[in-house]
Amino acid sequence: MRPTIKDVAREASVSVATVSRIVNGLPGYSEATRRKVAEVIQELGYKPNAVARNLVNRKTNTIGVLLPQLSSSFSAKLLHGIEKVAQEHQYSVIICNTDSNGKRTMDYLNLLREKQVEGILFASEHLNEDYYEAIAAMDIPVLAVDAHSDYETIPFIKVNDEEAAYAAANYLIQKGHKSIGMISGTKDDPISGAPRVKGFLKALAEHDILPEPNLIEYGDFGFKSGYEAMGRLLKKNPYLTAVFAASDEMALGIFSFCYEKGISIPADLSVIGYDDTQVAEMSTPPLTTIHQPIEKMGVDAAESLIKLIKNEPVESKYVPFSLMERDSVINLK
Amino acid sequence: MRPTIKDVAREASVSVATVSRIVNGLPGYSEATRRKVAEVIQELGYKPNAVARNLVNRKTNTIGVLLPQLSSSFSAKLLHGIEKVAQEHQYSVIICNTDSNGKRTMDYLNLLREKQVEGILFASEHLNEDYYEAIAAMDIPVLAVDAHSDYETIPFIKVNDEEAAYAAANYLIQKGHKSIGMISGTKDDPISGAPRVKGFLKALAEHDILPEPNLIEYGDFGFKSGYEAMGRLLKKNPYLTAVFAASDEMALGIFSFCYEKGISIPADLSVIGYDDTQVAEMSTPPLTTIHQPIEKMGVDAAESLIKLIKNEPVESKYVPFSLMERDSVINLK
DNA sequence: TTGTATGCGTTATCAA
DNA sequence: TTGATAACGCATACAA
Repeated sequence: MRPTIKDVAREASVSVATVSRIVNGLPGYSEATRRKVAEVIQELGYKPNAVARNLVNRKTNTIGVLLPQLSSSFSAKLLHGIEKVAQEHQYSVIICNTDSNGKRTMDYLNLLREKQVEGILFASEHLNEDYYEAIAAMDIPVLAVDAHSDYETIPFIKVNDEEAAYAAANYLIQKGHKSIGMISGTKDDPISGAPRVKGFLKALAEHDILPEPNLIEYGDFGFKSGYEAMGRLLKKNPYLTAVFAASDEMALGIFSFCYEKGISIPADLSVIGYDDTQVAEMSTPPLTTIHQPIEKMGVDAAESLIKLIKNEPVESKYVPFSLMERDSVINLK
Repeated sequence: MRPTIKDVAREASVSVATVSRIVNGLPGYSEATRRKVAEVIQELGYKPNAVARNLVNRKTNTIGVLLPQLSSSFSAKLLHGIEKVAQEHQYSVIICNTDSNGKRTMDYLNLLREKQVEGILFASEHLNEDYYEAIAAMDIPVLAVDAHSDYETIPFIKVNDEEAAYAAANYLIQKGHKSIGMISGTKDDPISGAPRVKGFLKALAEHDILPEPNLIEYGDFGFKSGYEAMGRLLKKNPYLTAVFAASDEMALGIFSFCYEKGISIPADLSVIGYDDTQVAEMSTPPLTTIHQPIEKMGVDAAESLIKLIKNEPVESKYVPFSLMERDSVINLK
């Protein structure tokens, strides 16, 4: 059995109240008893029980993070930023992989509430009405990160996907490309799907490039799907000079496809990605891509959540993206 | 204020004991009161407080995971496996980024103990004597994953680095390579550093290839360091036909270096990596590498830890690696 | 400077 | 089938 505060009190011949004061650095005891108690604590190897403490303080110093998956380097970076800030503020973080599964998400939401976490980060997934209602009912600060929220009470932190996609397409156009294809992520993904397509189309339209429907193929953000989508895209549009991929992984799928077919990047085809995950700088050639400040988003999100916990106001915000120029796009002019 | 079991009891005109029984599905009440209580619970939106529950049950259903960093896809995959199993067993997981920092590790160890986690996974870091003593003192199951432990009470789960490195070098030799360099990770890393060098050297020795000291350069497992080490390695050994990198990232650093210098892989130089992280299959050419079953290690680790928690015996074990043949090594014969 | 007593929200024992 | 009530380990108001 682990020693409790009572054991310490008995052993040191003082009351538990005194021990508690000493442990918590509160005033109200002589130096002599302090020394004595400290000695006993040391001797017994006493450590306060945070569960009991949390119960009386009604504070757990922990937050929960809901993620649709945690095997990607995107999740890892986001978590890294979150954990860092949490640690600085003495918060623990519980990770919850929802697998994009509605039931699991709900279950986790309930679990986190029961565990009395003080706040929840809802990452990379669409915050639908069901979730919103569950969240609203549990009366606990929630913040969406790398995700959009339509609700006043749930602020979000993300990059503006439409603008970023617009910037990517525009970049290609500025480099003289006119025949540009796109490999989008999941078609009906309201976060990273539709908005990026919209931005892409907007850039084309503004430069009077006819947006043929064949110019867009859909994948699932993953490497393999990029490879496959590229096959379909090129079949329908053999004269493409550039492609915008909605994720770096899909962009590398394009690389892989082209490598096999003997299509040289960027000489024969220019490619621009999205995310700027680790793989982007490591590819050959290095991938020009939209840089998302992933870790910083994690940092911002955690900081904002902690503000929310302290009842300080927090506003939704778009974090700035940037275009990371590397070597996968050629200038046609 | 959130409703407590007392509120439910009062509102339903029963005792808290009855509510507790109903909530926990224990026997001891009529169907009528069950219905009534369920109704009130629904109405009030009552959820049991896990903190209070944990206090009386002396069980938190929580484990902690200590990692030296969590921004890589390696950590992400490991976590993925861990979380999956934890979730299946109704355990929550708290993540702790130690940043390879001794003090932080100690602090986290203490925190986890205070939070009464039921077990700890110690990942990817050398379990030194200081840690061991702290762990031994806190009397809680600990298991090392992707790390070695010399202690009977702390089992480990990892791949046999020496054997895997031996297999990598041997593969190169079988393919007819005689002039083989290595880019190792951190020199004094007792887990992924020295053992891999040893395995490499052993393969060379067994085939009567003189292990010149210049044949090994050191990096830090990261992309950039691989790039740089490759520069040094090639300067000292211009006639290398193959290189073994102790991590995929460093292997890609080699790719990058060769791409710039116009050295073609695998035509001019063969490269074999280590880890088989996501980037390996996404590179051009796809990287031949030592496959570590990272996610499975996470799964095994979590399952073993839970066994440990249940006081079931657990043995240390090496998980099998495999050699993933892709296109970065050429057959010289 | 110190101790007593109460409560935090549960579970579980015991009696009814 | 039910209800008091004593823990669980701690913090704190209040009394001394």
